[in-house]
Amino acid sequence: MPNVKQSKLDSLLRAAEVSCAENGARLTQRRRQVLSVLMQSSSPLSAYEVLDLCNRSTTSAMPAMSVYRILDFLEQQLLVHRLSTSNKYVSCAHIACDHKHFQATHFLLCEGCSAVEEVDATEEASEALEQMAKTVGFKLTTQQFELSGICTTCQNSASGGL
Amino acid sequence: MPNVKQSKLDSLLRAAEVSCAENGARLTQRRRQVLSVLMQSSSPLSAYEVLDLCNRSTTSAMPAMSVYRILDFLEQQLLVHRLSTSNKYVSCAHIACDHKHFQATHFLLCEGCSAVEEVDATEEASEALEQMAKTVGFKLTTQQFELSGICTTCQNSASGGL
DNA sequence: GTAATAAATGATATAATGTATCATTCGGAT
DNA sequence: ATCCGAATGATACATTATATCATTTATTAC
Repeated sequence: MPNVKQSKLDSLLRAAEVSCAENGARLTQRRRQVLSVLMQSSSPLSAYEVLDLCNRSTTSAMPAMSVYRILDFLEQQLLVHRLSTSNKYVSCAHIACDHKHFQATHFLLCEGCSAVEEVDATEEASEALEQMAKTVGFKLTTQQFELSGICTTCQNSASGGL
Repeated sequence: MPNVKQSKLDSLLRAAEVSCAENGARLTQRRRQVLSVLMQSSSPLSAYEVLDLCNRSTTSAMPAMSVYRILDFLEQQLLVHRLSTSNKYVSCAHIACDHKHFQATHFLLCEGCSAVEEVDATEEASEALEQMAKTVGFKLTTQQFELSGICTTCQNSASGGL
């Protein structure tokens, strides 16, 4: 179930390539393959899920080691995000636009269909969390939050995303 | 580095025992041992860290399987919480008091010393998060949040908790 | 173009973590 | 004491992740 059309995928990959170049890095074939798999997935994937999908489409088998290395690389490039609650990966929602990760990012994870929404923190939310932490003397540093819930589609379909 | 005094530990364990009994469950020796290890730790522990600590103190070795089973049990009894970002466990901060987990719970994780503060969500925070989710049609279900930051002690010691 | 260098990948082994399954023991009820 | 179910022990195995070194690929200098 591809999440994006082919034309969209191509332009995303091109944008990713440019983004890498700007950082003096290269989007190699392997890296492109991994990123492409994540872009086409409607839900976060574990390293081994990525691996399986990669090895389904090509003849030359990719070693697990490479997937881990490449996921690390793509994460550093901010092309993919790692969800620490599930230890899975999603491609960044802002690859093609000029969005910068200034605010904290919230990932909304649908318990029905596993879809992910990547949204910027609102002022109110950041304020409220900061304030709450302050009551016990904590100074927050988190820039990434992962929240579970039910997406619009699944709320309406009652079946929970089947 | 025990987090609690012996007398305090004893009373916590007794409270846990009562709590289990109220649910028709038993706090066996093994379960008590695991819970005790977590109560004495100043930071969250992974399943295998718990295992190692258990096997350090006793002669009869505990199998890994038991630790997983017991952690599941203790979590169901709300005596310990599982931190999904790190996949580690902490003993509940409210075992001895009559606190109920009505509000969502926030765990503040210190990046310096790994200490954890367990606090109830404020109205403001819950509101703000809910509101934020609503903008993309999400209905939140999360009752547990994990935030990183720096605790008071580490803010003052600059060394980061060493 | 070619050699030298660094980056990326391949390949293999192994560590760490988590689960499935069945046997055994322990506690409480009859 | 006997029965029954809960809890634990024990073993095997599945999954996930990392360490290490060899090989290939790309880039730079010449």
